[in-house]
Amino acid sequence: MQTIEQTLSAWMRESFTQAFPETTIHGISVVATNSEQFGDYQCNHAMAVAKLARKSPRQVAEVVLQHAGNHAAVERTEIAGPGFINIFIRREWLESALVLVDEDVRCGVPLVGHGKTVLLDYSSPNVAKPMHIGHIRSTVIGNALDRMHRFLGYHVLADNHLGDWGTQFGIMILGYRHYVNPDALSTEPVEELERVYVKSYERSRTDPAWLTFARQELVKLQAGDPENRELWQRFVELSLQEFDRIYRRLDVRFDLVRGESYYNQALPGVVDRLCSRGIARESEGATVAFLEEESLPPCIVRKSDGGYNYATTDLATIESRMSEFHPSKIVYVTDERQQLHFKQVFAIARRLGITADLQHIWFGLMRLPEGTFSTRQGNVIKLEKYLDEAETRALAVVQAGSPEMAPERQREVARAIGIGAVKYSDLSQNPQSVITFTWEKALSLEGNSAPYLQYAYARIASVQDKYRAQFPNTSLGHCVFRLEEAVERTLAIAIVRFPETVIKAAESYKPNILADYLYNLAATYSTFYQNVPFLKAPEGIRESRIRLCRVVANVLKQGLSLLGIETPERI
RNA sequence: GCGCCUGUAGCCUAAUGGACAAGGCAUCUGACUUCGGAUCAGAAGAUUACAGGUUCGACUCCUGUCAGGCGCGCCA
Repeated sequence: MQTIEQTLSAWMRESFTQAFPETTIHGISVVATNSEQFGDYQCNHAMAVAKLARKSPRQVAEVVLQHAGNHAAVERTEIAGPGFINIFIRREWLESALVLVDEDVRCGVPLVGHGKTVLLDYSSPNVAKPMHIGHIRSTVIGNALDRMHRFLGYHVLADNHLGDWGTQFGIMILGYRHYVNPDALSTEPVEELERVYVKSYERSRTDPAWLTFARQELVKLQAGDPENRELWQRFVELSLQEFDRIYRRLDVRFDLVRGESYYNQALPGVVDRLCSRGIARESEGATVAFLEEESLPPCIVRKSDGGYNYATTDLATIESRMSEFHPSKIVYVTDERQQLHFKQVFAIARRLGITADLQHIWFGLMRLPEGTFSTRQGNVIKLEKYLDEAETRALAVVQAGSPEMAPERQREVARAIGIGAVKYSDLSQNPQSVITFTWEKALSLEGNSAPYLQYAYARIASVQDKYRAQFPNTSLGHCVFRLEEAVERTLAIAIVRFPETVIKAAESYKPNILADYLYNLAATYSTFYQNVPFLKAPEGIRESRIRLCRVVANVLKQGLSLLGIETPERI
């Protein structure tokens, strides 16, 4: 099944080629108009062709439309402004397109990713540190990309690349031996591990002997010392248990959980290859890849003490993923601070002959109004606390709005709303914008927010029930759509744009495109709901409108599930 | 010092180089004794940081300036 955008783009492309075989340009397509007065889709390429063909843009558009002839989906076209070609969709065609969306469990979304493997690297918290609200963006954005790609038919491998290796474990082990409180460890393990780490780290800054001991512990760990190895294993397991609890709350699942330690054995081989192929060489005792051709600063792949860096691990990781899974894309979702790092790693990977499409999807850091988060200032907000707060606030609203609901059900609904609000506040904006965190903003339950969308969905569910109760013997299955009111047509256009929106959001790695779309759909529906009667409409019209409600509900549910947001039937 | 990113109404955000810059919050006016008022209809609010340039057309691309953030050979 093709999207409307694809269908009309092909039509225009063909028409341009026929009209101007000598001067056809690449990338001829249509886009959705930003205002209904300009039709439903527009093609903007007559202006560009006009220059090459030495004709006026409107003349070009005219000739193109002569060659275009009629299209089953198109009511009429017009030439406007400097040479825009505006396309108006035929109502009958729209009505039959709605039937297709209604009857398709995929809401008309094609499997454009079929046969392709994409590896997604996201969340990736550090072991022995609690997850805080800075981790939520990678997790929530990565998971939305995960869900969208899977839905489009890609073979997705979600990999949680834990920070489970590195120099901090020397300090960690030493601190654990001296400072750990067993009681605290059993009640709040990761919190206790962090406390121990911070204490040991602070001592290492003033006590040189302590730092030396810490280094020795690290060397022992890396040499495979059984005792240190076991401690390390314990840290990892305790952390994973806590992470899993959060992932369950967020409904996030990984196919692979391979921390940095997984690639340890491969590091010397990577450096050997880099050296033998002339990509890296000795410099001041370290092994360094020089990237002048890419105009990037040098990248250390082995320290002068023989240890390896993050870059080396990431290269080993890429090699391993390529040989085991053969992905066509590897996508990293991390914060903006790692832009340079990934530019370097990708440049080196290309020199090593890696051909997969490597993408770094970075997002802006989360800040507080008074500045950045820092452990030292003690203003870090723990992720679990954040989720608790979201659910608590949602519960108060549910209790006020639906007092007749059973308390157990209220809690369940509040959970879906609270978590949905948290996710939506991250997903509804461009990932690259810097976020200044405020409780009020993150947990907003009004306006452009997840609860608005969930509310629209629940109202439809309610309408469906009322309809079934009042008209028990009518089936919607074979009723025809009759788009009479202007807002119904607007709603129908919005509905059939779902497939192209999902594709665009996934391919540009911007979940906010889908979030925007869903908000617009829900807002259009709310206008319809508020201004057009349907249970009281005459038979026929009534069925058409109830069925329209049902399609909106299906698309909302499907779309929100691609963002990882639930849609309770009652809220 | 060099590099990357960001700058859009009071606040928060949107806009593959396309038409008059789109929403939300807050503010102000309204919504029938009919479908859930977490809603809807409407009002007001913008020199898209600033100055140049490219283009038929610039929030978007290029150059410079200012402001904020981040990064830059032995952290991850």
